[in-house]
Amino acid sequence: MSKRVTIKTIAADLGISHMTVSRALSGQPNVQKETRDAIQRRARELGYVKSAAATAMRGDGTRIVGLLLPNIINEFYARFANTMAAACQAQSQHLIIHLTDDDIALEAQAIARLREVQAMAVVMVPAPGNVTHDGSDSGGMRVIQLIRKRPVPDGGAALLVDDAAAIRAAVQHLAGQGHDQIAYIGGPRQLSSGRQRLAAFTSGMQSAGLDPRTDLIHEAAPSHAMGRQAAETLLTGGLATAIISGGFEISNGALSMIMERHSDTRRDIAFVGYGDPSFYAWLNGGISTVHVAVDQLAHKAAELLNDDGVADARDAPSDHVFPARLIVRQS
Amino acid sequence: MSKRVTIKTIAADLGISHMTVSRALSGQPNVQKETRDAIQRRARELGYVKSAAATAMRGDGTRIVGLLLPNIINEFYARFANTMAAACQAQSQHLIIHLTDDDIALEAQAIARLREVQAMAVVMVPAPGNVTHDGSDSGGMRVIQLIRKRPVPDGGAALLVDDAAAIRAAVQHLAGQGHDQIAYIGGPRQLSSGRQRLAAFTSGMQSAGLDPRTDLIHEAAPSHAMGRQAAETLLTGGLATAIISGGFEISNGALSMIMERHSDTRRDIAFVGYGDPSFYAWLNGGISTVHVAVDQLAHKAAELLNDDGVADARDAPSDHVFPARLIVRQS
DNA sequence: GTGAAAGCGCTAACAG
DNA sequence: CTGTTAGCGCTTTCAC
Repeated sequence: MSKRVTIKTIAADLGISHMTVSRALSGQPNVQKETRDAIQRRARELGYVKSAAATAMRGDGTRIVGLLLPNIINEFYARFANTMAAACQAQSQHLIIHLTDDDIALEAQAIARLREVQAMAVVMVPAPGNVTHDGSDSGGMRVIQLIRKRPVPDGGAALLVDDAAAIRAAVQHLAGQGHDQIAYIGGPRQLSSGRQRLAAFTSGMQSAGLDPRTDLIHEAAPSHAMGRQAAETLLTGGLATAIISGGFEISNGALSMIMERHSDTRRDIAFVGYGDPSFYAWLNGGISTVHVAVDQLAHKAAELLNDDGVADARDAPSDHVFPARLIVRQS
Repeated sequence: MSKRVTIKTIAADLGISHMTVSRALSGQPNVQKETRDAIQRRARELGYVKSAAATAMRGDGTRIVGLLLPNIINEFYARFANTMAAACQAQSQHLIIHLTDDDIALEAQAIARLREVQAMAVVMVPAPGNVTHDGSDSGGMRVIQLIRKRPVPDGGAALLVDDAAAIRAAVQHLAGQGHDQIAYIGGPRQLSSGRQRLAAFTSGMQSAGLDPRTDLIHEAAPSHAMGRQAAETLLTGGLATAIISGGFEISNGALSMIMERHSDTRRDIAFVGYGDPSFYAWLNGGISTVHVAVDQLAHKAAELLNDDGVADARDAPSDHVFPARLIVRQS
């Protein structure tokens, strides 16, 4: 019922000016101790909360951070969101999550909405595709790109993963077990990550003295469905004896197909996943995988939100690269 | 650099009043067509975005929804958050996620912060424990409780799960396989959900002619760690031949212990999980589990945000109950 | 140590 | 059809 409690409500209640209330509540020294105490007590009693809207409108900025992810079900993204959410709370920031489904239109829409609320920063996994640089400008928000990197005009920081060594190690691992028909499923070359991972695979194959057969390479917009699809083709074709996946979604998609077909990753088809969801360790005695340090990434992202950014992000649009490593299990 | 683009910027730029700009941009009819077009074009060119802060301050409310979950890693919560995020975007709402870690203090803090930004509603899994009804009042925000229900003064809606039948069915299933030492791990009776699930287990045991041995019942604040711990005790004790879990976190925790010990859920210890993460189907040929319709819950939650709520939530603090069902697999 | 005025971006309510 | 005024909650600036 009763209207929102503001500093004026309290001021009127106490028969003083709202300015005194403002000063007392924002901890300025020049307020009589008695007055200050009375104000603080009354504020608590009345359940006063400072209006974030008013603060924002005065130009004092918000404590809102946007997070744009393809989805939040994939354990990698979920973990990233989880640690970031925790970190943001510790910094008394709000985390607004928008799902892009790797769609540039949805991404642009989310960014526009984030601009409306004057988010201080946006952490995002850029969607594949060319972005039309119209109104999708970041407009004052710091932008931190994650995993993939898209060239942007006002380019902020980027948190990237160097998985080349791990992917080459995966090829070595499989080659060492006698596999010579090794397939690869990954994102398109258009994506910075897709390009690099494919290059690592190819280079790994060559060092192992193997020929990266193009019919065993599946490359398309990364998604769970795409991973399933590619795995099905490979499984049905019967040409590949091993699969390496180059993407979080792709890995889960491919694996779901393998599991549904009751293929054993120890006998029927060797598999190296990407990302390390908790259950990989429990499937068929353990799925080998490229492990990415999610928490490190998330903490770095949260940390970058605090660096006032002028020094770092504006002057030198720095990239932060984290190494991935291969975890060898039974597959 | 350049300051934020406002209606006044555009007005000055076009040499007209900012009111005309406001009218044109908010689609009011009484604006000359030419003027309107010019305004809209210029607004787009300048990259104008309406200030959500100003709107909020005028008392027109926000489009912000808060979501309070213990965490977002557990696949159940992740899926819930995912569908809700998608639904909110479709309704052009912002979803702010705060993690409570099932801690009342963190919960209260999150609610306070949500009040600052004048969130229109909060969807929350209430943390266990008694809440001090001080300033933690919802203050204008609609509150929708999820899974568990805590009696509240201004009680809003609640989305609950009726899992009694499924849990009794789980007992039947295990009893039918000859198990008579069936253990149960669940939340405390203090929790509405903990109470009900335990009652269902006990009642199931009795209908099966079995004695619910208190030393096989583990009851404590639900968490991954608690599930692990309880499972370890049960496994080490060697008394139980089967475990039923009564909680999303607990289930994953218990299962992690079972898997790490390389116990086979077909031979060594039968297991019925709670919630149905995708990978349950793939472990040891399939883990039986109590399945909860996450998406239904999430959609209902999103739907409730739109009902102006006055009719529904205020007058009749309605509970919406969704049935759970047992999925029998190999465990 | 306290108060009054002004302005942040926007729209409802009145003039013209 | 278009412009002026006022006020949402808050703090900065300038009085007293």
